[in-house]
Amino acid sequence: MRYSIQRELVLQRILSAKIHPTAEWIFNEVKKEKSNISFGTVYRNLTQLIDRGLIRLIQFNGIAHYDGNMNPHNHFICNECSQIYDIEIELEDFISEMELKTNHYVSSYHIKVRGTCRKCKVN
Amino acid sequence: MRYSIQRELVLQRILSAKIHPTAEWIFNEVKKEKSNISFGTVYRNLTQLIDRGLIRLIQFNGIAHYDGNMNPHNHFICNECSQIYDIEIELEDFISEMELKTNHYVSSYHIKVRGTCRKCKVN
DNA sequence: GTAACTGCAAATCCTTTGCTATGGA
DNA sequence: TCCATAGCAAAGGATTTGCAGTTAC
Repeated sequence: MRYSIQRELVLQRILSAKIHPTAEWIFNEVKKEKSNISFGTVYRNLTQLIDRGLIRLIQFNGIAHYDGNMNPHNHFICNECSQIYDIEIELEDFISEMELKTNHYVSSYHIKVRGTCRKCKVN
Repeated sequence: MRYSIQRELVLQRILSAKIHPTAEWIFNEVKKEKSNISFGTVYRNLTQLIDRGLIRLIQFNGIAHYDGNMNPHNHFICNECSQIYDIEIELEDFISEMELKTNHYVSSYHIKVRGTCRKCKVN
């Protein structure tokens, strides 16, 4: 894989983002520093970064978000403000039990929790 | 809500399906009995059935699947054959604990487990 | 030099919507 | 009758792809 400033910028923006950004958000951010970047380039680089294991894809309501936090974790999405929060739930025991019961081999799992976040609960 | 044979057929096919079908699968199945049904009608009816709580929407890899089993349950998807299995995992305790820790209010959750299913493990 | 990468624009895929016609109550 | 629903086809939004030019190594 050859170096490119476009890929570098895409990765940087994801890693420094405080949100779980969409391709569109990333595109607009990178555009600030490299005004002629195209959506094609953003998507191609996102795919490569996922394949290299540097970022992770999570889908919410059918649209793709990208996550630079590669530690195993799960997600909470607020029904009011749509903000996505990382959550830690350890489920190894449940998953092992499920493997035994079903006889499937489990390689990964992901929990999406929905509700009202602490900020929106107050308002 | 007024009766329509199209909605009836859409619901029947989902309820009797052994898979978690996509809109396209449902469309093709209903077409066998009502050859002039359109995609617009299928999608409009799917939305209504979801709103009425008769079926459930689950997204895999960004595409919509529909599930007629309204008992709370989760899903396993096989990386080899893409078949989706229902799985039972009770996580109430973990979710309650998470609510306390994070101070978010949880309305629902869904776990997607990935791996190799028992059939594909053999081959 | 050359293969990976880019920007651009067109294509593709899934889903939604506008419009006029139909049909259930 | 009248309004929910249908079929059709066009629009929409997100993502992918083909191509010709550019650039890292």
